[in-house]
Amino acid sequence: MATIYEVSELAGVSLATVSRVMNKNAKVRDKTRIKVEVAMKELGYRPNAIAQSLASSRSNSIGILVSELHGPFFGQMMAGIESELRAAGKHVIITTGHSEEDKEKDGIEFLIGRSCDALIIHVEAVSDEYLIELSKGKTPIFLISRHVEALSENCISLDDELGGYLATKKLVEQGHKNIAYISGPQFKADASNRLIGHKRALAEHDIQFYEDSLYIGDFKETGGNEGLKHFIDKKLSFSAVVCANDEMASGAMKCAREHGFELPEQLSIMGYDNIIFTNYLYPKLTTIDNPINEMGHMAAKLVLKNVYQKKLEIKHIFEPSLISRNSVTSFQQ
Amino acid sequence: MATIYEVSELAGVSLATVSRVMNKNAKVRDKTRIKVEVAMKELGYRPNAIAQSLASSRSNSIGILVSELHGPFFGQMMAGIESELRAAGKHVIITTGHSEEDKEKDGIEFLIGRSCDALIIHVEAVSDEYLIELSKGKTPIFLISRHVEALSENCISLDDELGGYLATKKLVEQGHKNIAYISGPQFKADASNRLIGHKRALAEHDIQFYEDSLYIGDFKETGGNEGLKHFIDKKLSFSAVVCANDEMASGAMKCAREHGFELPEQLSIMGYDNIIFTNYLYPKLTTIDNPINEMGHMAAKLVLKNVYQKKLEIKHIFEPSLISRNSVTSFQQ
DNA sequence: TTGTAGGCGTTATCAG
DNA sequence: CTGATAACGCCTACAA
Repeated sequence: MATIYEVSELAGVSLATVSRVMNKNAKVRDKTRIKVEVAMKELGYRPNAIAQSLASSRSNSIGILVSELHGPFFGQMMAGIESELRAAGKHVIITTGHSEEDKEKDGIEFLIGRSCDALIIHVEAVSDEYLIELSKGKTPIFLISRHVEALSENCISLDDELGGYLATKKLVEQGHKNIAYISGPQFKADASNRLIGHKRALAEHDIQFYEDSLYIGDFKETGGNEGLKHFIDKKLSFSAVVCANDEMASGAMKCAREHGFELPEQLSIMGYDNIIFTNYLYPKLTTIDNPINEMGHMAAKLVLKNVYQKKLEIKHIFEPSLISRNSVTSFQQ
Repeated sequence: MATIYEVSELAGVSLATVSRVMNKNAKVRDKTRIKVEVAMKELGYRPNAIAQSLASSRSNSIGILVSELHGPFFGQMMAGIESELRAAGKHVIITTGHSEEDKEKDGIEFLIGRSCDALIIHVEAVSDEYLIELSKGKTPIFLISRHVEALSENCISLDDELGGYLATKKLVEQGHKNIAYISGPQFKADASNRLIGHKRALAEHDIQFYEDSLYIGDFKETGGNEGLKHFIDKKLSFSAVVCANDEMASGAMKCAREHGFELPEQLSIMGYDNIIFTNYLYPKLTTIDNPINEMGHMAAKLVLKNVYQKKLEIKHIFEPSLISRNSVTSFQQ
């Protein structure tokens, strides 16, 4: 690979000049610029990004940490971030945390070690304190889908309490009184906030919340499956179930059908996230829209604004909304 | 951030010694090693990966190029690659090509510019010749889900012709004779190979292939939707449709239901890929299993073997298999 | 086993 | 506007 040095020699100028034409900022006489550009073309020169980073201590790349690489939720999130950033000429370096504290920390350190200009992270296992400490470091950190009060300027999050509220409210308004709830792991903030919203909706309508109608799932299809099976085995009486995410809802739906439920007549099912395939389930899933793709875009804009001085409007908190489809119907005696 | 220089000073040894204890290869007396390790701990030292890369021209990171970040197919693929590589202490840098020639080339150059030790790429728009030329470069290139004869040692691919054959064979065996086919874009090798397999199965059973029963979709839900609608509008008579991937199958399924078809009694639908949510469709989708997650693992092993000298067994060509579920039934008059 | 010194490809600070 | 020259943080012969 040709180096800047060979280019300078061929063009008959100094290293510094070549560097200047690459970075377009400093003034260079047109005539010399052209000499250099011709030389670059002739040698098929491509700057070495690693060397640039080392010398300038900035990499034009931002690190992304997600829990998993698969799954529709993270897919949409990454896609949102990447397309926004790419349009701005930045690149992403993606790694995973698997919702485990050690791995999340490990991933963050890896990203910082690669001298990313900033990090956009989706972390679930790590504590608020750790994040606050981290934010004192040199690398700017931005959180997506998590709200930490002390860092609120660096967060893009969803009002999950509201989402949980809307989900259950809809069911109550349809006449349901016995509503089961399949939650996500409680250490995850989104899961616990959704549950809080659920309880608020119940309370507001004078419906008692029972621990027996709560199952803690894993946010995966299996969790929905097991949750519904749990309720059935316990002979719980319920006409509706809200699942804290769509994957669990699809698991619950499958389990319900296997147990002979007519859907939605004998059981209303509410999801959460509005991931792409909910529209292809049968019946189509009624769910809460989680605009994670837009949030990804916004997180990227936040980086562009704070790290690269672009002028952009930032919205820190997104509001979920109800998507009415066919998996919820009014309570039928 | 502390540098190797500060560590060496604190430990009272030279730069080189510190470097040695980091890289664990050269011999260092236990006593000195411990001095160094203590110093590193005290300073919270973390090596600067960028500087390491520049000096050693190797980065312990491999570049991954996928078409899209979202979508179940790429999710499974990335997850497979990443978990294998991470277990070996390597990291991935992911970027996208969006199935467009320019962007694919751009992504590849970005990755090479970041001095990745190797690339695992899923490219669709770029030509075989380009790839062959690319492989002469310094950075080892490995292809996933694409077979280029001249580069077969560097490919991990699926026998798509066989998959297409199996799909249609199943339908024929169930008594179907009028089989519509919704293909993917023909410039994509997997799409065209699947179609070839389809034709072979037909020919083998003396069934004529008609251009009218072929629709070229986009590999997305919309393509399936539009494809089925196209056939219906054209008043094509058919009892089964094979879709070249599951996303189109789900689109076709939705469209069919909207047009009043009883599934699967009035229309059998065959998918391809066996992506995760096919199991949650109703009826559950009969499809061809594409072991893309395993292929991701294998691609990673190929890198580990060829670039990092691990001893591993490599399987270059994977075979698809039929997954019988409920969306296909025997032909009913 | 340990230390010295040159180099990896750029950027950035000074002079000129 | 352009050219030396010193970083950037680490690796790696080569010496000792």
